[in-house]
Amino acid sequence: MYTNQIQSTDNTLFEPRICRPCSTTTTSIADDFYDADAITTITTTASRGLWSGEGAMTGNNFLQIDPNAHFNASAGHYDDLPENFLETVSPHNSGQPMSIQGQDGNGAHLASLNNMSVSVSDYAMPNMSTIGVPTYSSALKAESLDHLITPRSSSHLNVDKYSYGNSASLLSPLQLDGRNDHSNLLGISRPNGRASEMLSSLRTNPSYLNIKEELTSDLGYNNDYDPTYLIQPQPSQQELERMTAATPPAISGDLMGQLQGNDLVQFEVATSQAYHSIPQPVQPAPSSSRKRARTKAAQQAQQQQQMAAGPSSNDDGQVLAPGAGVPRAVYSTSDVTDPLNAEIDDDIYIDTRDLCKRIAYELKQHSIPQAIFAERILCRSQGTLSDLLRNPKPWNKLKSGRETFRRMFNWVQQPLHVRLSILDMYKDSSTPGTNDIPLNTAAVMSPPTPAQNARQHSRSRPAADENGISAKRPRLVFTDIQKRTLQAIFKETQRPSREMQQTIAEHLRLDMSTVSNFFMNARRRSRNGSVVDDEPAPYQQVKPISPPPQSPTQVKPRSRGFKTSPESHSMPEHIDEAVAAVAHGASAGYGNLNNTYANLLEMENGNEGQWNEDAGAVDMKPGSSLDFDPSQYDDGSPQQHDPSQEEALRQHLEGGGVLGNDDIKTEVELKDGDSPSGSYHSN
DNA sequence: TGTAAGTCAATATC
DNA sequence: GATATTGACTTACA
Repeated sequence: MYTNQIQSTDNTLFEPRICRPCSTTTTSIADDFYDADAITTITTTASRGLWSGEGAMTGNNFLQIDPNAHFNASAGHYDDLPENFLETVSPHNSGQPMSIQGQDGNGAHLASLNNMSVSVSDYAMPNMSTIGVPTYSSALKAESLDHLITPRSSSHLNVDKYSYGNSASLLSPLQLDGRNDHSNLLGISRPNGRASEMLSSLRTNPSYLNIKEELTSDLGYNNDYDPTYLIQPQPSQQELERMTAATPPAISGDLMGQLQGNDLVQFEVATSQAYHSIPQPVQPAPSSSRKRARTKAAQQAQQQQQMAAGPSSNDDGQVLAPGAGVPRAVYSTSDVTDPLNAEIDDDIYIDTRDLCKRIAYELKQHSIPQAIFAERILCRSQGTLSDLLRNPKPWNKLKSGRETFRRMFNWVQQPLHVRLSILDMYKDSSTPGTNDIPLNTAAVMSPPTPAQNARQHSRSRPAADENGISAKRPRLVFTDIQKRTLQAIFKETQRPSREMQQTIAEHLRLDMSTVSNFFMNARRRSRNGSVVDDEPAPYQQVKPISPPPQSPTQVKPRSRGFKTSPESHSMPEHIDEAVAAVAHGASAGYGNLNNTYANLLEMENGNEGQWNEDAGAVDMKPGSSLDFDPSQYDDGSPQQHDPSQEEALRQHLEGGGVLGNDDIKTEVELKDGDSPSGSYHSN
């Protein structure tokens, strides 16, 4: 797709980073390319496609680049934002007009969005009433939240308590909004209504009123907006107590064991009562655009409720045997009764970058380890969270990955003490002996763990051998030379043909699948590194994410590129040039690429300081590094399949070139302690 | 069938 | 100990 020339206005072909004569037909796009200033001089088609490598720059696109444009190597990377970046973002920045350079060229601008004007339609809520969850407020650990909760006689906002700028009392966008627009106290306009409604529906125990008041204030709106909330008769104290006491254990076997005989029967009945006692949020007729999604969500919710309620009674109202349908309130990423799964409309656009900054700040601010947050809130692993926070994909580019960001968003929308309490209440439920969480609370909001993640369930696990020892395949770690060779090739050919991969695999003594995986991962991760801001669709409203009150703890920018071993730091920057020159001179076949191998091998064997002249390299500079950043070179182009080049490569690699097959093998084998086969770390 | 996307989880690094 | 990196797996889709 990106087999394009990039041409400056003075007809000089634009080349990535390296300044040298340009005579190529294929140009990689460096991250330099994404400088904000420069990009404005580039046709919008290009900017749109750079994200995913899809769609843009197809055909004969020529990018007109202002020769005076400054290409900042660091400008395009999210991690390379200036340290005070967030300080430049006002709480409402996200709602400011956004310049859109659409492919249609209309340059549409999003209207400035008042935070509180976002989507009245958010009131629409799938039938996500909760079941067996009448005791949410008990989850608010009083001992830890006393400092946050003080009795008040009105439900008005306590604007001082969560004043913006106090690091210990972060305002969610809702809170900010509530301060700015007191109409929200009437619930006139309220973002993310569904998640909040779900939360509010959980507050139905004896402390309901107090807690509800606090939460209402904290959220910056008043749940009383819902008429049915007022009209619905509240459970009596007695009923509430019974509901609370009888909240299904639902989760663990040991909890189940605490209930005997009649208790279970009573609990079943109480569950049903509790369910019917919970005020159900109003469900306005969904708009046509979202009808399908809502209907589906409602169906899921209904199914969830039925599952949760279980066959507690048959059609005759007969109570079934205990265990026949024990409600399970185990939330997962697909649990529509989980407030964190609250749906987000299609017409809402979430700035994932802001969201991630906010999340990162929250984690730092409250000393929440990534692993805890990832597992308890997102149902993901720590590594996944880390990666997402550092390399968030734009909302509109996300597919199923939206789920994770949605949970982040819904979590951050909650008031501080709710956010923390969710984490707290999740905390100890899986730790024997430390479970100080009320039984019913644990039952209601038991932590969704990655183990509950459907994906992981389906992930095949190597069977244990006869000795019970897991036959888990150790993880391959590329040797330095393998990695560097692959990186060098990737720089030039993001999509080597299958034949080429086969050749590479043979010469590096790797599995074909390993080579394939490498290029697959490299392409994906290079795209991550070349992120440009996404643009909301015209019909989408930007959901503002309030930035942290202070500049967040800076994430030390790191290269998104491949990690290089200390050894590889002896590689000179010039290898970039040299290798690039090899590929760009590929019109004569892959002889120069062959030199890339040769040079890599030579350097592996201590012949630093020399560079194959054919590759156009210069003297080595010890200490310089090969900081390979695939993002600079990914152009999203399709598999580069040039039979003549591949044949040339093959011939060179297989003995016809400067460095024959045997040569490579010999050289590799001579590399002490660096088997070309890679190494497997035993566990 | 190949690729992209999303992710896990082992491992490396801070 | 917490976070970042990364090889490989699963799923969805064209």
